[in-house]
Amino acid sequence: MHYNSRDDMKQQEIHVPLCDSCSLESGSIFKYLTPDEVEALNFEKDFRQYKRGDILYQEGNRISGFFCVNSGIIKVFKTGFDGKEQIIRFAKKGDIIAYRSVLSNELACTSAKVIEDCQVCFIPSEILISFIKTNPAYALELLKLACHELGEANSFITDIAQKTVRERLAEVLLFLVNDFGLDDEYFLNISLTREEMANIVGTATESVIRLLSEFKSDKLVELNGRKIKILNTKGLEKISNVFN
Amino acid sequence: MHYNSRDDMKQQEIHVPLCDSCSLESGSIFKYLTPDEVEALNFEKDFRQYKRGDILYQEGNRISGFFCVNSGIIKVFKTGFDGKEQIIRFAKKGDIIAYRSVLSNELACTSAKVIEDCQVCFIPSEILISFIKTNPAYALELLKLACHELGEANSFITDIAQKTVRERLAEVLLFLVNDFGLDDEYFLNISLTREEMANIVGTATESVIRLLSEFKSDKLVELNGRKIKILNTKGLEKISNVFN
DNA sequence: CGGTACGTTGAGTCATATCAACCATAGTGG
DNA sequence: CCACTATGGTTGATATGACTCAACGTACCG
Repeated sequence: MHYNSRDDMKQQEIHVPLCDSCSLESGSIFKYLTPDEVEALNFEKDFRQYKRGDILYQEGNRISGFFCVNSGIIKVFKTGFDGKEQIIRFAKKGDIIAYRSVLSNELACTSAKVIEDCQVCFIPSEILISFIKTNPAYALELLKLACHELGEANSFITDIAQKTVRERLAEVLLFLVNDFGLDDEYFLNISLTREEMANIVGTATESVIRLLSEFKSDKLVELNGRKIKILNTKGLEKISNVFN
Repeated sequence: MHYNSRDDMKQQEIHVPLCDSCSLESGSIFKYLTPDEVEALNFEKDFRQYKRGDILYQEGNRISGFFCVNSGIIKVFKTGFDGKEQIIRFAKKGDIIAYRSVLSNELACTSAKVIEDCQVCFIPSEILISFIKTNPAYALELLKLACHELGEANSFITDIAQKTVRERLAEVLLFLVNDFGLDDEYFLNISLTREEMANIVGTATESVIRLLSEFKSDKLVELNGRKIKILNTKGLEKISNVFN
């Protein structure tokens, strides 16, 4: 065996992040662990890399651990009756996914797919459970996280049930601005297909296309393929009727 | 002062339930507490009674504790942009409400209103937090509860986003059957206004009325004012496309 | 008896989904 | 190199589910 192929060289360059520095700089939930616990975590974790389109886990399966995102973007979605995806949330640096199924001890109710090439750590369930048992402050932070997500889910339910597609699309754009930010040219720092946008908003792809081009006519956004430039945040807020 | 009016007599008859028996028979989350903790809970709790229409708490407010339901039914809802209620969940015997805001340390994102006269205990936040800190098994159960609710919220989001009003109404009926059961004449053990049904499904009152009478024509249900008799569960399942 | 809340029905409108066609781009394989 | 295919984006035409508005009936309550 020889280890000097182009690919192997590349592999060797990869730097597996340490949990202590990562959790601090990403502000992940693990910053509430004791140094000993972080060390244990660092030992147990399994560092992995995925490319756009890869699937981290799929609904209906039993999950033996959860993922902590170090870089990249992942979409978490649920597949509806006719196979249409409903995007529930995104995960980026510092976020953890699949913890819901681990903690509720249920089968995964969502799937996770890579949107932007990512590096994640897989962490076995047992270690999470053991932290909860030995570190109450950490348990409380996890509860805080879960309950916060629950609040967001409640808002989402109300929005989808009551707002029009137009209002929701504007709101989703603002949400993306808030979550991923804009680059120095005001382009959204996340690139989604029109279909993916539709699967967040809960509408048809064609509707997203039509409404986006309306927003363009109204000088709210500029479109350059998948790159979306945000021109008028206030205008989008007005359309979306956000104030909760 | 004289204490022998009709009302006072009635008051005296009221039996304040003990947490240990109540938690066992209702299967509430408190059954995971130690005997000492249950005793502390029993001491700290504040027993209250509410009538239909009463409000337990309102969104936007800071909450100093949460509620454990002993009897009756409560609706938990969120008020949308135009004042329309979106019902998020119901609470009945053994359920706890408002724990989300307590644990996430956020303002209440929902309101709670009595649907069927109820008896509840109000429990100060501090005692819940202290249990989490001293009883890891209990913390884990709370996490399980929150994560389970999160899973239900995800399903709800997908349904509202993808299913038709007709499908959702059928699904809501089945959900109510499952949650509240049927009496010996197959009538639903919960009585809601058409508007409330609409506020679960996420539609207009008139749409609920029209669809219910369609279901009646199709011999799926029988209607007697607010009492709904379920005739054909299989038929409703077929309409609702449930299999998750 | 008037008032209020709820339920019902009809008619008209509109937002959105659906269906279909077409274009652009990139990757594939012969 | 070209044909082939797949994927995603766009636009137009059409259909329709669901909302809105309005009127009216019903029941209960003080």
